[in-house]
Amino acid sequence: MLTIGNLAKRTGTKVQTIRYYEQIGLMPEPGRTDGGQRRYREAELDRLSFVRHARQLGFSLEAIRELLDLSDHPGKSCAEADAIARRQLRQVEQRLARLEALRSELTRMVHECSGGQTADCRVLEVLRDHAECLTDHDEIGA
Amino acid sequence: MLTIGNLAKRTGTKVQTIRYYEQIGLMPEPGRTDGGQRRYREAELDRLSFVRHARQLGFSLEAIRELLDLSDHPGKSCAEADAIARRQLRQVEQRLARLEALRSELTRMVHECSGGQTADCRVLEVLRDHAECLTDHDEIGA
DNA sequence: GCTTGAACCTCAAGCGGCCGCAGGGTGTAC
DNA sequence: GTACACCCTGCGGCCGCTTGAGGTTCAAGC
Repeated sequence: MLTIGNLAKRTGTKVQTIRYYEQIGLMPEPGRTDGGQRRYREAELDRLSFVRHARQLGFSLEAIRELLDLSDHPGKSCAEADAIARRQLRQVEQRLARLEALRSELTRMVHECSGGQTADCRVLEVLRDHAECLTDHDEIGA
Repeated sequence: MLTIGNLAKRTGTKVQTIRYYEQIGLMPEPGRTDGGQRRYREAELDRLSFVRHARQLGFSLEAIRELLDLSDHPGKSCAEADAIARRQLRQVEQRLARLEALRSELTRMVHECSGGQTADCRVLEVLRDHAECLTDHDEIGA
């Protein structure tokens, strides 16, 4: 029987985050001591590990909810889980492309800065110069 | 004299976002018509373009506030702006590294999925298998 | 058995960076 | 003069947590 603090340590999660997951129904309500403190078992450790791992892979909580649901129903087709992963992969690739563009622009800015006064700072100049804008008006991939 | 809607169009910003920037003091309070509608000039268009461009490069609003302040004082040393940009570059590089790791793991997951039932789905298996966790417990770079 | 102090509890609000809606007023073209 | 697109304020919502206040419980040491 794990306390919430131990569960937190073993999964690299904050205590509050675990309670948050319970609140939004991602983690089940655990057993309690007479005094009302939560106590967890291995099954819950596994579930939380699943969630954390998926979060690290960039899945949204909604996607994780779907994945957990699939995982809870082993008879279902794998296609859905696969689709979620593929969707996620596409997103990651888009973000990567975006970030690479950012890196090159930032690198250029930083390297061209001569270190004088702000009046001729290349960093500020690039930001000011509308013509050098990234071409589209997308949101940032961050 | 631009209406807020035109300013929005010319900078690829939502009207509400411009009002939000004004509210948090990133954009100055503009002039108003007798009826109370905002009217903008070129200077404000430039400032907003600067902000949007910096946002596209992933700078936080706080960083942008500093950059704007530097830009408003052309006599100051450029070093600070340079430092902000370098910080941003480091962050971008960290995210890139993180995302690249995610991509390879997701790619592996997707390639290994055999298309059967969820019981033998690699996607879910990888997420379940604690031993395959990314080594650290960092937050995701997203 | 008693005391300490770390860990737990609930509830609520806050963060960044906006977006969207309701319910109304304005500006301009015909 | 009227239609209708646009503007206004204010507030609540989004995600994925985090922080804080104010109080209770548990386990170890004496």
